Amino acid sequence: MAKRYWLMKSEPSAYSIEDWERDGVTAWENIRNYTARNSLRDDVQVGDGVLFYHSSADPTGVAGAGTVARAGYPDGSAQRKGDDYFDPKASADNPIWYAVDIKFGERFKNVVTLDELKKTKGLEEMVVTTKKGQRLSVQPVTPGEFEIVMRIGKRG
DNA sequence: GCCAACGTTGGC
DNA sequence: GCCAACGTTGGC
Repeated sequence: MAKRYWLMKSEPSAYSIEDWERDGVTAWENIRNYTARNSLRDDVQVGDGVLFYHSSADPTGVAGAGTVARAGYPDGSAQRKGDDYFDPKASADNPIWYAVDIKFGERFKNVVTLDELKKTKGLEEMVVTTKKGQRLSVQPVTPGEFEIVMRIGKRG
């Protein structure tokens, strides 16, 4: 399978790029959306590129990047009674929800803001800049889009 | 299976 | 806090 690229969103008040930098590898869990779940379960593979996006932040945008360290596995939080993300329908036989592990790569000196993404040529079709699908917490990114965002991020 | 009501996300 | 854009739920 060719390497793919993803954009994963987090509210920095819940989990920020600083947290990721400190943790190195973190479990990307608590995703409770079927479209995103399907990506995590079926498509995200070890070595894939990850753009880390801060939502509901100031500024909002891509804060850094990394790679997938572990492909989809059952999200334990769905099966833990009392967990905020507990789902009574989830079980060992039928986990329903999936997680992946992601490995920190770099933190951009300056966040590549959503505003900048929208203005950048070549990113017109990037999911996060379009109305359709913009809310998805795990989004596919094309190799070209990934490269452009990385270039802007490295430029600082 | 349709569709209205309701809930959530997230930019602004 | 508002609201657009969905996703989910549940009555029928």
